[in-house]
Amino acid sequence: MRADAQRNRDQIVAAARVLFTANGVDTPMEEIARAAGVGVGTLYRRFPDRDALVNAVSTDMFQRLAEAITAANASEKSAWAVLQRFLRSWSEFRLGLLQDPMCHGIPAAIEADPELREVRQRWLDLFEDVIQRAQDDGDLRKDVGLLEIATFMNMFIRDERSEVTDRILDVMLDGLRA
Amino acid sequence: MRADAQRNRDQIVAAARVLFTANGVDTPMEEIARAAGVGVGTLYRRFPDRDALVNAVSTDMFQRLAEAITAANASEKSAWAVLQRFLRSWSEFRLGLLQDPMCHGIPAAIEADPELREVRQRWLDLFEDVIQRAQDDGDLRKDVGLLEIATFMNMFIRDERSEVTDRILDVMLDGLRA
Amino acid sequence: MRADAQRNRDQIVAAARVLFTANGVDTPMEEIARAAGVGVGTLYRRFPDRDALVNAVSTDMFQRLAEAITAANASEKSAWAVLQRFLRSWSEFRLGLLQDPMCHGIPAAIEADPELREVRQRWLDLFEDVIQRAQDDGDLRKDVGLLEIATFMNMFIRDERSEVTDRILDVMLDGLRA
Amino acid sequence: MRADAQRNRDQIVAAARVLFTANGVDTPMEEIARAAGVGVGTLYRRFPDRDALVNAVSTDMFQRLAEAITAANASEKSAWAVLQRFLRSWSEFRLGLLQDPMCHGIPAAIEADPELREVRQRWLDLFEDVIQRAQDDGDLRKDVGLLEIATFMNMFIRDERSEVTDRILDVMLDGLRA
DNA sequence: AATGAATGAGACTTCATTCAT
DNA sequence: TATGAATGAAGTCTCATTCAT
Repeated sequence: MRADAQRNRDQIVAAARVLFTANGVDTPMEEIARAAGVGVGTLYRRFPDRDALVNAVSTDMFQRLAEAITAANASEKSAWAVLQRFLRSWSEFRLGLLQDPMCHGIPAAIEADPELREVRQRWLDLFEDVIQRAQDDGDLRKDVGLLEIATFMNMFIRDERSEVTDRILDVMLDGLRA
Repeated sequence: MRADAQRNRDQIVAAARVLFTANGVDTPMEEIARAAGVGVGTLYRRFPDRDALVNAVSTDMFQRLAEAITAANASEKSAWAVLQRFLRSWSEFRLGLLQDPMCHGIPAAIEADPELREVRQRWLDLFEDVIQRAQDDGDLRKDVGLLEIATFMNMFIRDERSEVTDRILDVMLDGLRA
Repeated sequence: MRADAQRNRDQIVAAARVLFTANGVDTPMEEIARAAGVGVGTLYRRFPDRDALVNAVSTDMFQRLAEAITAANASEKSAWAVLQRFLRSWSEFRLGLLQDPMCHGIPAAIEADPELREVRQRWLDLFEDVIQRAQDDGDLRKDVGLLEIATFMNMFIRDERSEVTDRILDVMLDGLRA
Repeated sequence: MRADAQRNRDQIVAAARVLFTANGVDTPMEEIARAAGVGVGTLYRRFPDRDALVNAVSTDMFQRLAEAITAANASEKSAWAVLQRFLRSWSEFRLGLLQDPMCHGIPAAIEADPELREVRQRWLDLFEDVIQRAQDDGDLRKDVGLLEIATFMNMFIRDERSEVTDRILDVMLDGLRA
């Protein structure tokens, strides 16, 4: 891919990530294009329809989440500390998982996009591992799992970040403690 | 207001509540009218624009929430038990507070609609009272307040109800415990 | 249907018939709406998409063709005379059969629209009957049938009418003579 | 012109001829470029706009038609036999004369393109000559001329070739007989 | 007062054409 | 020179809102 095309692609995904998180996946394509500094046509050349763009943003997000866990694994000792740090990173990133692609079954969109599927799976594996270890250590309550935590984060992330939401995350972490 | 007009109004609000909660506040007006068994014209006669309808649904919801607290107050002994029951009722009602009308400041829409303002205030007073009492009893942690709890419920309510979401509410309640 | 709605519907179909015949079935919907003196929205309320409009125009055309045969049957003695008169009427009406709906198999669109299907069948029956009789009388050559004649008329009709096209029809009629 | 440039040009015209005949002159330029194995840029370097490409394809077609007459002249004895053979060749070539460039007056496009004009004129002369001779021989009816025959072929050619269309051509030839 | 028809602005998408690489 | 990326105008369709019946 040509250098300028790649740069445009990146700008489009970045703009879409911000706008999708802020205003929902229904944000007008024209607005996304404008925010990315390109014409609509360019956007559509790269992403044939809205779903393709949503998938690209999701892929990007899963990648960032996987990186966040990896980073936390490297710097924290206990699994519980990793989990805490990861969830706080997640909160800071405002990485809303569009259309709940991981919580409520596996939609066709994910099946159809191998790259999305793979990066999502990599993140799930890392996440599952942390949860398992934290439960084995007796730090994380045993009646919750990836599904509960991810679902919570997903609803949580949709609100603007504020002191209030930070406190909610604290409460949730206390509740999760075994 | 004539009896049939009142019946129409009620049906419209009921239909809107269901559809707003299920499909978001962007649900086409025509669809709401159809679900209510009336023509669009009738809907617009009653509610000059979408905001007016949203306000009416919000008013209805605040009323139900106030009733839920009142009922819990009547049947539970401790404030903490009232709070628990109330939050579970809220979860059962799926009463999403559209457009966060109560959590993030006081939007102009609420100011402009005296009835909405009043019923919202009545509910806030009841809620604040329960929280205060639960904290006085030493049952509810002191670093959270109405804002945190309502914000959480509001994000929480947007997801379909399921075993997973029920468990999330449990975790949150444990986290809230002093 | 309300009187004004019916009038609009008729105007839309009439405008579409003219424009489809002149400029093809790709004529912009907006242009059709303008020619009919209505807004695009009205057009789309009546006909959910282009195909629906094409079907309506086709239905209208088949109806007119059936009437033309019926009229010719009433005023002419021999089947051959009926055929001649019918083909000349067809030429005068400029009733292009959009998308060849009757010549090349039976497209799904026709199957899916009972009214279109029925009116088309009625016309086919009348037409087949004339052809059969003309052949029995020894006036029409036996190596052609409805398919050939309709296919010819269909390609023929797409051109503007002129002295040249009139002469072409004469030649074809001579060629059809047994 | 460099050899590879010439090869590109030829491939583009060939691809356009096929696609124009199959899908109409509205075929997307990108599709034509792809079929020709070049980029759109190359296509536009050779042909500044769609009209230029249409003209080039038309030129190519007139050339082929002229060759077809010349070949028929060489192998058939009577002018009528030449005419028959030529019309059947035309039918086999599927050489639709795009945009009726020769039948309905002389559009500006032809005037503006000397090469197109010349090759078209050469073909017209050959064609006119055959017609004249066939009429002189008493084989071709005298109330038709080049205009009628070309117009017919032009409408005829737009349909897919099939047994049905072959039969239509037979009928027309019989009709043309004096 | 109720209905549903009409309007037109705006969102989505395609593609002819231009232009940077 | 060849490529294919970018642009934006134009067409399709939807829906909030108004208004005739």
